[in-house]
Amino acid sequence: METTPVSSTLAEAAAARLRSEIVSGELPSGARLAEAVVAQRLGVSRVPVREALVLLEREGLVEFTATGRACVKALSPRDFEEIFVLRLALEPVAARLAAPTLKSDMARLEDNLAATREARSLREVTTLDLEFHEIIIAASANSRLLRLWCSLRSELELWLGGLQRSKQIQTSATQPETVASHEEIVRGFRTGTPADCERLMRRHILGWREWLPTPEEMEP
Amino acid sequence: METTPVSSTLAEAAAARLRSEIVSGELPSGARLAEAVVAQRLGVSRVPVREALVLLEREGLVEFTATGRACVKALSPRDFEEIFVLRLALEPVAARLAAPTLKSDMARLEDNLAATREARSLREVTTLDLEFHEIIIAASANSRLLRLWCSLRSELELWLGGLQRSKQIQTSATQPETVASHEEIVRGFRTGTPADCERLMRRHILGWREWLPTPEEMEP
DNA sequence: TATACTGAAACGGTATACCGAAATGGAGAC
DNA sequence: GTCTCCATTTCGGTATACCGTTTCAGTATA
Repeated sequence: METTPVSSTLAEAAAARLRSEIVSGELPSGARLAEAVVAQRLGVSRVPVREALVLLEREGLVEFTATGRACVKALSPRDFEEIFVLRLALEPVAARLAAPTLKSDMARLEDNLAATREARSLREVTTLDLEFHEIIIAASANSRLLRLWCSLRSELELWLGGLQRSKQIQTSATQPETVASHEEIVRGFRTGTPADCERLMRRHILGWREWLPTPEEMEP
Repeated sequence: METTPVSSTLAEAAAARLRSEIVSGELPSGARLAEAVVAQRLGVSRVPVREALVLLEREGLVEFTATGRACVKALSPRDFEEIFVLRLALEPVAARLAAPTLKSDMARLEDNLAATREARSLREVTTLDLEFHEIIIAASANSRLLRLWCSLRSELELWLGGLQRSKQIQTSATQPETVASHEEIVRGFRTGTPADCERLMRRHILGWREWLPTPEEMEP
């Protein structure tokens, strides 16, 4: 859950740094990522950079041209829809599987909810929202699902970051909705059945999809 | 769908070859994959081998020890359950999304079904079954889903290969079941609604889970 | 002015070399 | 005989070097 900036290998460190620069918008969509340039900027050689780029490509943040050139991926509304479909298919199931585990240990979920109530910036709300979902997915105890989520989360951060920068969503609208919806889900874990949790998560994600615009274009 | 043994880069070629050796059982679970050894065997240097190993790790066929040593992953019944959960969550949705597309172009699906009817070996049935599912997933037009499937498929091939080698499933039992179930699904695409297809696929995967044993142990 | 050509620079793919850490096997002590 | 410890070897992480290809700018030509 932690952002683990600590990495044993230079490649992971480079990937972490590039990931952060991409989702934060420092590296805008479409930016070229020449191995030598990135290597020099990060103060390492090309090999770990190369590995980092491969990692980020699998994560969906980087894409390679036909000739092997890497650049920051530009997410389209179509990409967003793909991610939405996967979330809708997976997260309700994750909630159901996580229900027994979470019922007996809701501390992290409640901490997250409390923090979300007091969040003041859109950035905070977004981060806490993603963490909320990650807690549930991690509790579903499916390593493949968690790995997939980490990839989707990066792409979501990239997408949502773009929306924020272009001022297409506001804190005032999303924060109360998020809190209310999360409260409902926490209540579900506390008093409901696994099937209830599944239903609530499904509704939550469908609702989340509704709040968000799907602009035909967004600029960094 | 094709096994694309052609690769532009040595790393991909090495990954393809290693993948084939792993799922075929030539490289048994737990086998050490020392970079230098693999590199010499494949006639390339360590760099592409290294990249191939990272790729295969993401694919779930290779795992790294804490000290960075690579070895062929040993799938456990627990891993199999994780894969099952993901298939059950994703493939019915894929079938629903693929329904409109497939209704107007069922050639590949029917070819596959015909081939499955005439399959004689368990290996053939397994391969055709996985291809059947891949056709549907590809038709759902979700690139992330397809990528995930490719990874799950590799792991399934590894798992099923292990079962075959230890003679824990027989052609006689699985082939008629597979054909019948696939026929039903094809009928669903032809005459049913997308929701019907989703239901049928869900039943198919639940049934598939039932046929298979989940041994506590299997040996290469 | 627009377009085709050409040569230099940039870039990615790969091989090799070096280094530090980890694993392994054998010698010595108990 | 067994356990421990140390030295040798193996191995992975990283940097650097080389080569073929792709880009791109500058120039010449229609």
